[in-house]
Amino acid sequence: MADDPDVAAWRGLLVAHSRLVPAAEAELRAAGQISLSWYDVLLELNAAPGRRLRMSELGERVVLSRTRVSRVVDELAAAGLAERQPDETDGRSSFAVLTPDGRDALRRAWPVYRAAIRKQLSRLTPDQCRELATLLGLAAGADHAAPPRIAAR
Amino acid sequence: MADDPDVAAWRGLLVAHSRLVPAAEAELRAAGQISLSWYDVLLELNAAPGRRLRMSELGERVVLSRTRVSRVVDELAAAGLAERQPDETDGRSSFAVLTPDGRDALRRAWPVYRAAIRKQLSRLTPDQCRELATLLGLAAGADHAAPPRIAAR
DNA sequence: ATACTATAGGTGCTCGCGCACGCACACAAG
DNA sequence: CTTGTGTGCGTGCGCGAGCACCTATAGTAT
Repeated sequence: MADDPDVAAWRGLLVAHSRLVPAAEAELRAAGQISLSWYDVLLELNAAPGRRLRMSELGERVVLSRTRVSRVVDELAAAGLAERQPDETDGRSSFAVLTPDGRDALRRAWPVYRAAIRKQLSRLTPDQCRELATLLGLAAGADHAAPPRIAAR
Repeated sequence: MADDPDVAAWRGLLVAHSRLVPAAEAELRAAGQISLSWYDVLLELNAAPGRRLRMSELGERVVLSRTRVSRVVDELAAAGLAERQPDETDGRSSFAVLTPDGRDALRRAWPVYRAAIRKQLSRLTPDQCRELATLLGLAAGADHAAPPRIAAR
């Protein structure tokens, strides 16, 4: 009843996520580093041209909802790791910009995060990781890319 | 900086989970079926001998925390899909038992859930699903099996 | 210029979730 | 029988997450 390939893969996804992600999160916390959500946002900002991104762009790239992004940026701003910058050409829009402190935090967190990832995936060889990444990327692929709210448009 | 196999697999896991799982959940909801949490619990109960399980056993098998299990069973009981049964040989312990209505709900939800899973994983061939299941199972494997609270024992 | 629609973003509220704690009971030792 | 320790569960509380709603501005047609 429940051992079709799809179902097995599905349960694997659920179980792996529920075990690995909290474990990694706990390691970051234990090391006194920033949370995964913060990290994700800072990372995208750092990778963006000018180290800044509009809120909506940020929301699309990060694993968080737009709502959550707005609040995380608030928190980051309060912590001095990012700041809001109004878009002068579009009054509705505003940017989140990475501050130097934000880059520092990112740099400090990276080795810890990296180590946590390695540890969580230590049962897999690099080749298996590559394979896994490919399959997951494929599964989450293109047309799923942005059905954020409604199925049809 | 971020294209090591581990990291790619990690981000794949995060992204795939954040896209696929809410989508499936939404499909269940749209079809007027029970939630994923409820489904998981009912499924384990159904598979258990006597269609009943101690709360702690349930907590280990399901993707939910023990705390959450306790509350989900409350909800299921309120909905008539399960009931609590005191363990007569151990006054501390109690069972959650599947009711006939619970089995019905499970049977009704299964085709929908199944279809949702298929749809979410439709970009993968059966072989790829098998491969994915293997890798995820391996990654979440044995020694991660139960570090629920404390690392060392 | 005016009015209408679409889009970017923020916020109140609710709900899901788990930790920390407390209670009841089992079990072992004296 | 009494006392101490470990274990199974339930629950108060706080936190994170998202939906619905609202405001402000841009873009467009008349």
